[in-house]
Formats: sequence, C-alpha cells, structure tokens
Amino acid sequence: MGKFAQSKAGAIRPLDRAFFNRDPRRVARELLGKVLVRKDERPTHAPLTARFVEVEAYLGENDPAAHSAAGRTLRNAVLFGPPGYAYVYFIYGVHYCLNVSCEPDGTAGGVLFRALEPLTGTEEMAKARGVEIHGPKDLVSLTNGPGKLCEAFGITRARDNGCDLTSPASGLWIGEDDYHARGIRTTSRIGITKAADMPLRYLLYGNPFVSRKVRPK
DNA sequence: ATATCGATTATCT
DNA sequence: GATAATCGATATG
Repeated sequence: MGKFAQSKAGAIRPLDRAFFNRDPRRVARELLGKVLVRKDERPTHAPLTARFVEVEAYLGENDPAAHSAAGRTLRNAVLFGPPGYAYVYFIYGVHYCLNVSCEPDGTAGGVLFRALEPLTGTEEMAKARGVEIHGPKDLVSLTNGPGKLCEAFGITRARDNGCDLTSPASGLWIGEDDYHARGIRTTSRIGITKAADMPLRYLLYGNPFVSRKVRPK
C-alpha cells in the first residue's frame, strides 16, 4: 500500500452474478461504493483495490449511445452475453475503457467504469500510469477517468475482455465491504453525441476522485 | 478557469 | 474511409 492511501477497505466479498442480472441503471447506482480488485498470479504481489465513485449506464439495443445499439458484433459480443463479465474496448487509438455486462444472456446492456478512488497498490498504479505521487492530491490523477483507471489497473482488451468480474479466480473482480455510499447524484453522460441528455451518469457528489466536478444548482 | 487540439488504431460501413 | 463512451498539452481570459 502506498503511503498516501486515504481510506481502507474491509474484508472484500465478491458480488454474485444476480447483482449484474438487472437493469444497467440499477447496477450502476448500486456499484457506487463497491471495490474493483486486481490480483495477479504472483503470490507476493499485493492487490490493487479502488472504490467506484463514478459510472455510466448503457441500455443495450434501445440506447443510441451504446456500443450495442446496432446489434451484436465481434467487438461488443460480451455485452450480449451473460451478466457480470468485462467488456473492454479500445478508443481513439489510445485508451482502453472497462464495462461490466448486465441483464440476462441475449440482452445487451452494461455499465462503464468512469472513476475510482484508489485504496491499495497506489505505487504500482502510479508506475503503470507513468506519474509520480508526491502527496495525497496526486492520487486523484491515477483513476479519475475511464482511460486512466484502465491504465492504472493494467487493463487491456487482449488481457481482460470477457473475464468474469464475479470471480476472484479471474484476477480482476468486483467486491463489497462494509462501506455505505452516500450522496449519489445523476447527470448526463460524458463524451457522447447521441442520446447525450439522458441522466445515466451516477457519481458520489463531492467526491474528489470523480472525473469532472459537478456544480451545485 | 474554460477552450481547443492532436495523438493513433481497432472496428465497422 | 470515417469514426470514436479520452487524455494531456497548449492557449487564452
């Protein structure tokens, strides 16, 4: 654990598949406060953990902004499969983004992971990101964006697309501890042009690790 | 503080 | 051949 880690995670229990076998809006809201875990095969290797503070729901074939809007392709096949699996895509020729599939097999729908609050393994995350951490405020830049969090966790399509996020055996999974998420807000989604006004972005209001600030109204 | 812009490639039309 | 669920750098108020 890095010397600037802010909060601790208690014992982390994996979420079950039923958690993801629901409407992506419900999954998105309830993912806030849960924990993303990366633990690779090396026994001496400390796990990377970080708490969800910002996600977006994508509604499958009825959502013009979703990658699944035009039907199943090789790229988006995971979204059409069973719930609880990682959909990783490559964007702008530069970045990876990570989603979890939702709803039953045959129904597309997913949640994009937009920002996390790092808990443990921050030194390795900084190394993966190519940044230096001099103080607590620098931790923000590790995981406050969908491309950044993938870089911090070493997530690529070749390595992680299709992996089971309900199983610690997969090395990348989602769990819960006793943390209770407070101050959930919704806004429109970021960076899209179609269906840009739907309020499907979920975040912890005031949390410094979200990708963009939200002004009070 | 906000705005604009270039990078770089898998994927689909 | 065009596009893209981003990021970091640079410019400007």
